Amino acid sequence: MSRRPETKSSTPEDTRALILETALRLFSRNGFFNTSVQDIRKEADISIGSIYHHFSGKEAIAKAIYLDLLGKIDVTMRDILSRHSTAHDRCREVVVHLFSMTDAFPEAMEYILHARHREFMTDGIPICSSGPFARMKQMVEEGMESGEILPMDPLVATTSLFGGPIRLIHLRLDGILKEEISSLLEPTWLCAWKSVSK
Amino acid sequence: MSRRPETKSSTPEDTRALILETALRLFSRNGFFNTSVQDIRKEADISIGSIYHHFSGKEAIAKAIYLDLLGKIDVTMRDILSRHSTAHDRCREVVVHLFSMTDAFPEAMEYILHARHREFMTDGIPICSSGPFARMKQMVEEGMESGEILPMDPLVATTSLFGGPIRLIHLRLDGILKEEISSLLEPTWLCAWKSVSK
DNA sequence: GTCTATATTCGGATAGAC
DNA sequence: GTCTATCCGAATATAGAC
Repeated sequence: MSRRPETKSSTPEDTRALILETALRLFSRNGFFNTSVQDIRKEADISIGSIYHHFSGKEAIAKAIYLDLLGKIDVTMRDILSRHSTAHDRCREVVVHLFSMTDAFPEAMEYILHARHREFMTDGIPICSSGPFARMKQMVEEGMESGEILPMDPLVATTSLFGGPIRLIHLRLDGILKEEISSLLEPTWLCAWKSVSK
Repeated sequence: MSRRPETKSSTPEDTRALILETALRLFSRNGFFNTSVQDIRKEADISIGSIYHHFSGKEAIAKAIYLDLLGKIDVTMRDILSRHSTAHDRCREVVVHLFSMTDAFPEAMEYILHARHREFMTDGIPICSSGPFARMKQMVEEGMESGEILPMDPLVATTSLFGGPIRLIHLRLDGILKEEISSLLEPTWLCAWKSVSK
């Protein structure tokens, strides 16, 4: 258990991870429907059989990626909730994280943001995006109770607060914004917070 | 020319319009890739041949819808620009229009918002979404010159101002917001404007 | 200019050897 | 658990009658 008997050059056991990484890259770059399982096979340099051994099909791969990424984000969200106490600090930290993730892993961000509209969620997973979304709303609602955020419809407050930053992320992913998005963090957050605070 | 010789019950000459309407409905409901030309044929109750007589293929239909809708929006935008003089009134009117369009023609709105991410724009039409987008930015920039809007990066101002409302539109189209979105116009606009004004 | 019938391509998925 | 070869359905697009 301590040492592997044969050191296969690159990826020994986690073919699964390789498949997910490769598929994410291709899905983000060319889209789910413009990516065939053969494309994944070629890019990852493995066989069709191997892919179908690990996943039941293309949709299953897409869903695995989605749940994977969503889980990671949710972990971060919970971490933020525990490390900060005010709505201001929490929400700001969320935006910081979303921005840095956009710069560091644009494909992942792109995938998450468009997953539900990319038509491959043919069944189940109802509003999964609501995981992180629900936490944002929760932060806002608590901020309203504490008086940091003006009283109003929570949905309006949440969209007003995070809508600007998210819109900017879209522009960055679409290539309209050329610079790293993190460089616009301060003014963007300033506007966002001003929109719902006193 | 004044009277048609034969009054064919429903759509006499504009099969084209029928195809576009039908395709928009299906594309919005089920997505571009989950809609076959056969589906359009059935739903519109016409023949495959007729469809291919009017359009070179499925992509061409999608593009025609896109350009059609974008053109209409741009007309409205220009109208707003001419009828109002302050950035406040212009931008507010844009949001009013986007909201009422969301309530009245959700499929059209959904289509426009996701067209570029639906993977069927395999060629050309670079950032067509920039038509309306550019006009919004223009309104904001003029508002900055006139002093209505605080000086800052124009992109940040534009996303801050319209990001909240657009986000809310997404929630409405996704079914998360149950009520008509127009009912939330006032508080949403209040927040949006506050985020960039003095 | 609308129709039916059909050709052709493509891609998801399976079978079974190793 | 990884591989190759292959099947089969689906969907785009065309041909040609009316």
